[in-house]
Amino acid sequence: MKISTKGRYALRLMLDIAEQADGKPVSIREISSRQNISDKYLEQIISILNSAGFVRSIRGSQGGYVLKNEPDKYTVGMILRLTEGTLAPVPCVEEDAEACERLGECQTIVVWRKLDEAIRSVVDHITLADLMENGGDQYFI
Amino acid sequence: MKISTKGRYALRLMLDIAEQADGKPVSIREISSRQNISDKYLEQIISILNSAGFVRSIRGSQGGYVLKNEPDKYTVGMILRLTEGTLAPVPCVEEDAEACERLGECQTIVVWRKLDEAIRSVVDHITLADLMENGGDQYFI
DNA sequence: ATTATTCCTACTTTTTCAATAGGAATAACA
DNA sequence: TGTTATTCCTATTGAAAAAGTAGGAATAAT
Repeated sequence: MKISTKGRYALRLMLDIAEQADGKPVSIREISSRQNISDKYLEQIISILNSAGFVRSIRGSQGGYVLKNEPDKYTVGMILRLTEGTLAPVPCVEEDAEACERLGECQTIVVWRKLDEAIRSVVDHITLADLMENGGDQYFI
Repeated sequence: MKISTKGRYALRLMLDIAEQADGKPVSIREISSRQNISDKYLEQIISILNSAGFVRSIRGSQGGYVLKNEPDKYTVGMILRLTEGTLAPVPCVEEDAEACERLGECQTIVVWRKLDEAIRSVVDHITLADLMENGGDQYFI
């Protein structure tokens, strides 16, 4: 029941890029040294963010990444689901779950549904902007 | 970010025992055939519940397990934490977490704290009694 | 004695996690 | 035009966790 490093790094990655507000692309090198994360691992993670269109890449020298949209357009849930996969606490409450044949007799499903709902209600209501140093309406806290 | 089968089976195990209200001990065999779970695996899981004092075991023929306390004394959280370990979504919000040296600069901690709180508020407020067929105050739904 | 059970420990297999590695393609800049 | 800094792509590795499987000893009812 843990968010993996992949998801956590992705969030830090996005946040780091979001905060370079001067519009200059941010390179993996910069991020990895700022965040103390293996650059080769970050490369893989950002490529996921890139092919999903969350960031735009600029290749070659002086290249790097910039956010595709404004920070308030990215929820924590979007970023975690993209990198981690579903955040459902059990397979049977996943978005596209195949019908469980125990459903009629299942007494625990209510727990998983409530848990799923609780998780959603957190991650889908916090945006990158909320997490930025001087950004976001701080109402969510 | 999944509850493992171990925790899920433990919950079903406890619930199954709770529902044999006639006071007769329930054997692993019975449970495994009723719940369609490997009996050898269940054995291991129930031994955890047993040494934690959640159930009482009766050895020998006609033996089995009974709950130590009333169903409303067991929250889902107690059972999951015992079998799964902590339910904290990241290491740094665990009960006995060693101080993270990034804490001062960490911008994501607020997400994990809120997530942790959301998870707790679900699992710590549902008891076995709530999940039983004719048991529990149904208010929690 | 026989049988049904718990108890205990070790082993195995599969999957996931968390990187690491190496080199090709691209573009800025001197 | 060559050098350098970057992204891009794919494969491999090592460690740990998850999910069981296996075998037999101890215990107690009948």
